[in-house]
Amino acid sequence: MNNPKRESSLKSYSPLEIEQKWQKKWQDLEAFSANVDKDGKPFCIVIPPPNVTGSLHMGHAFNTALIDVIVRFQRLIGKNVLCLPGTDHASIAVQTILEKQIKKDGLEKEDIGRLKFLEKAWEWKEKSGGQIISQLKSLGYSVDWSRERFTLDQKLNDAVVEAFVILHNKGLIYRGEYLVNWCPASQSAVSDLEVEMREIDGNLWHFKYPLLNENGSTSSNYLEVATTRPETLLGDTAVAVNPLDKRYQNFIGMKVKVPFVDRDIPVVGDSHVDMEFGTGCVKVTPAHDANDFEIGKRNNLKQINIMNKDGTLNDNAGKFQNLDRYVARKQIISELDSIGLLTKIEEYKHTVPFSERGKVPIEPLLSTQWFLKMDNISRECLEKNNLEQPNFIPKRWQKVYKDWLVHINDWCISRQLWWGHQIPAWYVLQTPDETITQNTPYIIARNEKEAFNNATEEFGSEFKLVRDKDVLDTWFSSGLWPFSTLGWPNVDNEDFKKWYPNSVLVTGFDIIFFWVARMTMMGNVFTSKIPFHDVYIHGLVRDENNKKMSKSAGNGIDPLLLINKYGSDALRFALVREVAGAGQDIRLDYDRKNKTSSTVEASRNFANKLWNATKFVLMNCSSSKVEFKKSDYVDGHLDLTDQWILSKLNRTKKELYNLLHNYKLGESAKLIYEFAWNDFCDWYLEFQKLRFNNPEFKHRILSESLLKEVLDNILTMMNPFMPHLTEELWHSLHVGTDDILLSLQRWPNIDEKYLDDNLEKSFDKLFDIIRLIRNLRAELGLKPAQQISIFLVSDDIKLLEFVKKMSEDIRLITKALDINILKQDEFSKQDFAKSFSGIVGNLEVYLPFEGIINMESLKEKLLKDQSKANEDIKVLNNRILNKNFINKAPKNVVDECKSKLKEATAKSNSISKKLEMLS
RNA sequence: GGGCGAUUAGCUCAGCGGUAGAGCGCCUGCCUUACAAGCAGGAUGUCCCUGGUUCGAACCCUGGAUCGCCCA
Repeated sequence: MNNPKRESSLKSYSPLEIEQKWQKKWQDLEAFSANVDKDGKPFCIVIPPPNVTGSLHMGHAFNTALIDVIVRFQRLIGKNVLCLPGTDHASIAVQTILEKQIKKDGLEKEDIGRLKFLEKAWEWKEKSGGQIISQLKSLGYSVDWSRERFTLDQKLNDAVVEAFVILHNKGLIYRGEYLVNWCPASQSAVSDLEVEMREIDGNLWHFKYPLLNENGSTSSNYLEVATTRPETLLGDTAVAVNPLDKRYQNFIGMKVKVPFVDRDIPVVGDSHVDMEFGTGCVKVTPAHDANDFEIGKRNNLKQINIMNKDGTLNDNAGKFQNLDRYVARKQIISELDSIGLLTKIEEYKHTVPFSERGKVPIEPLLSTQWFLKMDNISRECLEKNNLEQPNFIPKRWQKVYKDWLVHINDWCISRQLWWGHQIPAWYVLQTPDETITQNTPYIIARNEKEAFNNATEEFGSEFKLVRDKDVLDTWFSSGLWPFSTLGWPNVDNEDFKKWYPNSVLVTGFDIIFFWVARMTMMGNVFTSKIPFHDVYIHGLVRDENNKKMSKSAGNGIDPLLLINKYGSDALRFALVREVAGAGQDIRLDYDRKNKTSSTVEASRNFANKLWNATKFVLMNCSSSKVEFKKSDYVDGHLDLTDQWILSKLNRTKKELYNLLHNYKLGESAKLIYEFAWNDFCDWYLEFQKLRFNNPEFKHRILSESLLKEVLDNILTMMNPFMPHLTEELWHSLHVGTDDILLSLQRWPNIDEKYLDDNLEKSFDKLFDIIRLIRNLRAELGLKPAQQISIFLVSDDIKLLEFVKKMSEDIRLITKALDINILKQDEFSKQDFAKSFSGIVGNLEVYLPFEGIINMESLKEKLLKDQSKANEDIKVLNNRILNKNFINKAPKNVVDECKSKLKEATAKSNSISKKLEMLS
C-alpha cells in the first residue's frame, strides 16, 4: 500500500458509512420538505406507491433511482419541487397473506370477524409499510416524508367515498348482474386486467345431445357438440348452430335433451357460431361463458348457475352437487361415455383465463356487482390523447394506451373482500330479516347519517339500513392518487393548487392499463384535467438470464444485498446507466454464486474514482490562500490545458442539462461518467500533476481554484445520480458549509465563451500522439523509467505550433528525454531509418533507438501498418473516383474523404521508404 | 389472428445515413506519493438473412428468420 506523505481529510471510500450519515442529515434537516411559498416553477411527482406486501424489490429500486434523478435535477435547476411518497393497501394481496396466517391457526376470517380481521390488517400494514419506507430511505430518496400518504388514510378514504358519490350522481356507477371473472381461490370478483391468459394442453370433448320428437320422446337422432368444459353442460340452456349452416339449419326450433339434469333445451340459430369449429354445434351455457352469455341475451335464453363461489357445483347440478368443478368434469365424461353419448376426445391447445393473484382458473360467474361505465369517461381521454395529453416518453406507449381506451369495457369495481375501501352503499330493507337481492333498493351516501337522512326522505321511517359488505378494487383508489394525495376533494388545498396537475408520472409499462389509464380517466372526470403532463415509461428489471424477476420464480435480486455490498449510490448509478432510450427492459448482471454484480461493481469503482480524485484535489490545494469562488478566469493566465478543460466542462454542462431535461437518463449517466473519468481524471489531473510538481509553476493559486471549480461542477452534476457520495465530497471541498447542502445548490452556470471546438480537436490529436508514443514504447519493451528522445515531424505549421506549446507536457507525460519538433525538410529520414516510428494523421513520430530493436519485429509492425493504410486508400479512393459521390455528397464529407486519403497515402509512402531503407 | 419490441465484440448494451463504440471479461506491462475498486498498452465484429432506395446503409423501405412481450 502507498503511504501518502501529506495527510488528507479523506480516508478510503466506504459507501455505507457516508450514506447513512447523509440520509440521517437529510431527514433531520427535512431537506426535501416542499413548501408552497418557495420560489420557482412548481414541479411535482407523486411516486407509484409500493404495495404493503412485504419488502422492496429491484423494480422499486429502479423506479426510485429514475424518479430521484429527475427530481434532484429539477431541484438543482431551481424548480419548486414536491416529490410525494406513499404506499398502497393492495386489497387482494394483503388479504391473501392474512388469510393464510389465520389458516395456520386453523381459523377462517369469518371466525374472527371483520373488525378483528381489519385490526390484524392494520398491524400488518404498520410492519410491512414501515419496512418498505425504511428501505426507500436507504436508497437516498429525496421525497417529502412529511407528506407521506397511504391509500387507506382517512383523508384518502374520504376522497374515495366522494369520488364514488360523484360518479354515482353522474349515473356512471351501476349495480348489475353480469358475468364477472370469479376467482374461486380468493372468493372475489376480479377485473379483466387481473386475468392472465395461459395456453394449456387440454381436450376437446365431443358428445351427443339426443334430439326430441315433437311429442317429447327421445329420438335416435342427435346433435353432436364439442366443448373444452363438459361439466358446464349441466347449465346448458340451448344448442346453437349457424343459421347458414346447411347441415343443421333444419334443426333450428327443435329440442334436445341435456343428460343427467333431464332438461329439454331448444336448438337456436345464431350467426356468431363458427361453422368450421368443432362440429359446428355449440352448447350454450349463458351463466358460465361470456360468448354464451351474449348468445343467451340475443335468444332470450335462461341463465342457470351451476357453481358455488368456491368452485364446487351447486344444487342445480343434480347428482354432481358439491363436487369440485374438475372432479365433476372427470365424472361427467366417464358417465357420458358409459351411456354412449361420448363420441370423441381430441387433444386441444387452448387459452384458459387464470386469476393473477389466486393462480387458479377463473370461473366466469353470474353475479351482482358494482360497475363503472367507461365509454364516456374514456372518450374524453381519447380526445385529450390526440392532443398528446399526457405526453408519453417514449412516444410508442401512447398507442398502447390509446388502443386500450378504444377497446375498453365497463369496470367491475366491487371486490368481495374486507381489506379496502368499503363501498358507500346502504341497502334499504323493509323488514330486518329481508335478504339483499338484485332488486333491493339502496342509497349512496358519504356516511351512515347521510344515508339515513336520504333513506328517510325516500322510504319514510320503517326501514333498516345495511351497508354493502364489499370493498372497491384497489385501483379505484390508486386512480385518485395524483390528486387525493394533494388534498382533493378540497380544491382549495394549497398543495393541490400549487402542484396539480403533476409534472410527470414515472412508471413501468406493465401498469399502463391498470394504473396510468385509470388515473387519466379519474383525473379527467374529477378535475377536468389529465393529472400529469408527461408520462415517463420505463421497462422492467430482468435477471441475468433475461427473465422477469418475480417472487414465484424466486429469481429476484435483493437490492439491499447489493446496497450493502456496493452502496446505494452505486446501485442507483448502475440502474440508471443501463437505461436505453426506448424504455427497454434492463438486464441486471448478477452472479448468484458469489452474489456479485459486475455492473454495480463498475459503478462503485466510478464512485471510488471520484472519491480519490477529490482526495487528490484536496492534497494539492492545501494552500490556505485559495479561496473558493466561482471565478471568471482571465484567459491570459490560463494554460492550454485549462482552456481545454473549461471548454469540455461547459460543453458537458450544456449537454447534460439538455439530456436530463429531455428525460434521457441513461445517456446522461454515460456522459457525466465519461467526462469525469476520461477527461477530468485521466487527462486533466495528469496535466495538473506535472504543473504542481514543478516548483517554478507561477499560477498555482489560479490553477488550484480552477481545479476546485471543475470538481465542484462535476460533483453538482453527479449529485442527482450519486447523492450521498457527492454530498460528502462537496462538503470536504467546501469547508465551513455544515449548514447547507449540495442537494439544495444550483446547477452550475454554463459559460459558452469557454467553448472552443478547435482547441478540443487539437487536444484529441495530442492524445493520439501521446497514445502512439506510449504504444511505441510498449512495443519496444521500454521500462517505465527508461527515457529516450522523441522526434515529432510534420508539415502542418499550426499543429507544430500547438505541439510546441505542449511539448513539456508531452515530454513529462511520456517520460521522454527530450521532444524534438521538426518540419519535414528539417528532418533526414535516412538518419532515422532504423528508428521505431508511427504516424498520427499528418504527423510522424520517431523513437530513435537503434541497437535494441529487433529488426524483424520492426519490419513486421511496419508491414502491418502499411497493409492497414493500403486498405484505407483502396476504400477512400473508390469513393473519390465515384463522380456521383463528388457531385452529390456534401462538401465537408468529400473534403474529409480527400484529406483522409492524403493522410493514408502519405502514411503508406512513408512506410515504403522506411522498408526500403531497412532492406 | 392483431400489435409492439429485440437481434451490433466472449457477455451486457450504446450508436440510427458518412470507413464500427462503451463497460465488464480476456492478453501484456506496471505497487508511477489520488485511486490495484487503479494506470498504461493490446486483441476481438459477413452490425440476423434478403432484396430495394441512396453517391454512400448497422442505421431508411420490402420480404423473411429467431427470441420476447401485449391484446383477442
